[in-house]
Amino acid sequence: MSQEEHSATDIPKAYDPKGVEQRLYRFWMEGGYFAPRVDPSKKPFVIIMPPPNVTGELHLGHALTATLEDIMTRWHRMKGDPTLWLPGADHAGIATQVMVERALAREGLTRQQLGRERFLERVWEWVRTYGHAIDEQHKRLGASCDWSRRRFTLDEAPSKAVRTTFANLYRKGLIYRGERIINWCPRCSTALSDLEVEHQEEQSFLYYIRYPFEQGAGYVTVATTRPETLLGDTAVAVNPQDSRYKALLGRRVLLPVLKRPLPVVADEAVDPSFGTGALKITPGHDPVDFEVGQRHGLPVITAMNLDGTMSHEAGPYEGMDRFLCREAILKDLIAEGLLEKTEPYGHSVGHCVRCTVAVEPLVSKQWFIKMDGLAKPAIDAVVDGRISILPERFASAYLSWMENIRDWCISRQLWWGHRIPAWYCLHCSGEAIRVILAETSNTEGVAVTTYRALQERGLPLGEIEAMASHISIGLEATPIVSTSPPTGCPSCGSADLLQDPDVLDTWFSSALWPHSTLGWPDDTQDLGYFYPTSVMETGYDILFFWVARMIVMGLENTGEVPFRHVYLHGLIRDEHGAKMSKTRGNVIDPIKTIDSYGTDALRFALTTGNAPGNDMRLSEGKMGASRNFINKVWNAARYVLTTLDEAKETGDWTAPSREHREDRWIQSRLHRVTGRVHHFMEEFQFGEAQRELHDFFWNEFCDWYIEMAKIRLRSGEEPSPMPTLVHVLEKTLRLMHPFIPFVTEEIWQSLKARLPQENDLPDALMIAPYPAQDTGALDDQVEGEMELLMGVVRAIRNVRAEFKIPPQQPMRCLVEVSRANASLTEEAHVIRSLARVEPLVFLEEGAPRPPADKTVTAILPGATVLIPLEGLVDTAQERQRLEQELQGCLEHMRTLSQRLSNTDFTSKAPQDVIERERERLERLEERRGRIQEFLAQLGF
RNA sequence: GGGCGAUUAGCUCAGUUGGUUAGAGCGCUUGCUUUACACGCAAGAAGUCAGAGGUUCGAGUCCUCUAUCGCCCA
Repeated sequence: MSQEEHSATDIPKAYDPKGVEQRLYRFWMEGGYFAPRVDPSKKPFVIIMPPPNVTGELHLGHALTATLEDIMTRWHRMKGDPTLWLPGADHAGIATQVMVERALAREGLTRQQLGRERFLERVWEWVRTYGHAIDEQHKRLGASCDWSRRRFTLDEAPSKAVRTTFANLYRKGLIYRGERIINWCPRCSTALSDLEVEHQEEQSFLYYIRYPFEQGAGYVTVATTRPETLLGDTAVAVNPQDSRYKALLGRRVLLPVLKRPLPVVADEAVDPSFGTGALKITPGHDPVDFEVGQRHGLPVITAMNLDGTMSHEAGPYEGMDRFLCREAILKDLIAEGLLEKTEPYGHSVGHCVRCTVAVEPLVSKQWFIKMDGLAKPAIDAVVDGRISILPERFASAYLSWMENIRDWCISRQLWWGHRIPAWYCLHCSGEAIRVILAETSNTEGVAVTTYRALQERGLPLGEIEAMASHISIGLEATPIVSTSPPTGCPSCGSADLLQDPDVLDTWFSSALWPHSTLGWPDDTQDLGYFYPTSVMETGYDILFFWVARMIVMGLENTGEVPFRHVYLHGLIRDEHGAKMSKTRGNVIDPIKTIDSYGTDALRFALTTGNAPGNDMRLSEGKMGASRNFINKVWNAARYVLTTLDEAKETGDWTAPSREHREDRWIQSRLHRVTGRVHHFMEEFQFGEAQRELHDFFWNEFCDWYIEMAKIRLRSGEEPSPMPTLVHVLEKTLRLMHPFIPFVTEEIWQSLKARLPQENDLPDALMIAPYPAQDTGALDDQVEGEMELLMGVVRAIRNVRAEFKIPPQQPMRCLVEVSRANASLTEEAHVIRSLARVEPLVFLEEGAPRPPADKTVTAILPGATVLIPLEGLVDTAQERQRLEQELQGCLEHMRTLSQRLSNTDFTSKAPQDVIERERERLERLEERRGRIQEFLAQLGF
């Protein structure tokens, strides 16, 4: 770093982050400080960054994550731990694919027109162009992560981890293909896992529909919220205990509109109190009905296409959109006199978490992971404490989710992602591979054919894929699962293999992230040294999506937990408590915030005054307050630096003397705070740690120590406060650096340039050792002495303000002080200066006082301040004030003496508490005595 | 339906083994160009810690119930 000219006028009055941040980030990068220094003898500190979406823009959630992780990372690095913070990005299957599809749409293209390969080229092109935007934004935040180890989920190494995991689990029988009812997003045109469905309460209707008996007059009425699904009905069910319907069992009813005969079955799952107690059963379109159907061997009819239109099973409604079909069916039911009634009904409807379209439960062939066996070790790891979850309350949420876990649908009908490493032999399984032809493929009205049929027409694989809008692989096909493309079919040797068209859920690769980023399945040096990692820090909203699955897969793949601590932060809301969203227009852009307030201010605002796991509101006001604090730090440093320039000499600032009372005091306070900061950091209470530092810096160092140092410097009094000024500033910069790295580094560099070179300081604050508490510096006595001094100054200032004495006008002041507190007399010049009193006279106990009716009195613990204010004193008012004080004092004494005379208290409370209460009562008694004396002097 | 969280000064929030007369920032009132800082200084006002009950020598903190708001799971 170039040494800059430094004179008072060169340091701007206000901190300007713009001129500082990017320069310092470059300086840190060039220093190579972000990469860990591997030392086999030391235990490393490791955080793997939750990978943001490559398509993503940095939002406040990312900013909070990055700030918290950077705080931990910088703290551990300064503590001397080999520290790795590994960044990365996630390919975000649906989100990215949708984004590129949207770009294609502007050119009038669809991905089907482009074909799989060319489409993927387009996505990669997009990723290469824009995929690093979020990295650059993380750099603006000061993130000290090791960019040389950055990983992308689709990089070769993590992809290999995905294929290996899939193959291992398949081999163990933990991954299977099945035809089950899944959540289908008609807009994204893919299956979703249960977690990707968001339930919303909707006001809708319950429709009562009559199903006539097949034979004889009469009907049974069923209630449903989704009349359009009746087209897929294959039964009507009632509860076997329901006496109303006993006679119905064994009869058949006719499905309205389609006139299909349906059996009436009895099933325990039917709730007799819902609607009429008779339910229509639609196994193809409802998860509960699907299970009922399985129990009774009912056929599954899929009345809907994958795009949300009605299928050929819907008869006259074929091709109609599902919601329009509902209207049409209701109309027809009314016409036939089969709609008995309609009542308003609130129920929850699943929506796609990505695109908010209502999901459709559909029966479909998908890949699943069998979770119950895998969940057990993941439950144990949290129960036995190998993994701790903070705040603790989330551990119970984790456990109850894990204990009731359901199989995970991992296949997605997308192109962008990790393609499933399963192949099918066209020779052995060609009959099972059905090709749904695209409308454009000109196949003379044929919509579905088999792969074998097309092959027999002499079409090559690539061409068939291009013709297909969808390839459906029957469950009878035998998958060949392999981590690399197989060369031939293991049973027939044919090289004609078709890879499964689906890709894996993005969260599948995310689940491997803590070990796949470090090189697993290869036995790399990084994996051996950095795994298991130390902390997983992320928002509580992805505890199940991600954290839980990482624990499962980490244990399955490596036999070890992926991390020791899970630290979950809350969500950031706007100042009214609303979630930030683009549609609401209340999104705060972190980069814009950095532009106007500075990175340090944003970081401070995000992480101060907030408890772990709690949601927080962010407002302009909070950001402004943080900026003010940063500026305060800047200006205190500005003062120290300019006086350092003038002083020419620093003295021994590394180990300053504690000869002077003020120096002894601030050093004691510094180490008190240092201890507390350590404690809070270890407990992940970053907000509290920062509050300690904020309060110490502003309320003690700035408001008192610097102000007192000015007096000494002006008078030339020895010893000079310079060494302590520099020492405390330097230590505080170190303490604050993990939180507000830019301003502290900038000041520290200027400070370093002014200090003698022989001190052998490191090149950067960010690699300087974090201060440790020196208990030898703690000094209760001096802290008490300074309390008294500050109390006296405050009391005098208060009198001045109350009586509206102009600040410049000197006041006479007498201070009566007990012999035990005689040290106060040595601070006379400080009181004179800070309270602007002249002359200041100390009275010994018992010495004659000025006339009480012409004096204002402030009675403090340890001292009494008397300010003669001839002509200004209203004795009645003075009396009232003293009376009030006396009342407060007596009341407090009452509670204390009651407590102390209670034998339960004295026998059960700890000794130090009793002792403290006793001393407190003594002090109050003494104080009461003084108040009464003054009242007596006023003639009462 | 089950679970979790919040409820503390006008506003936003701290308060982690129960132990001073409960703290901060913003806002408010009053005064101030005190040569580090008006993004500041000094002084001040402001709280039945949601309500009710309980445990305890002692409860903002632990337990039970209630109310309001929010979240998660089904």
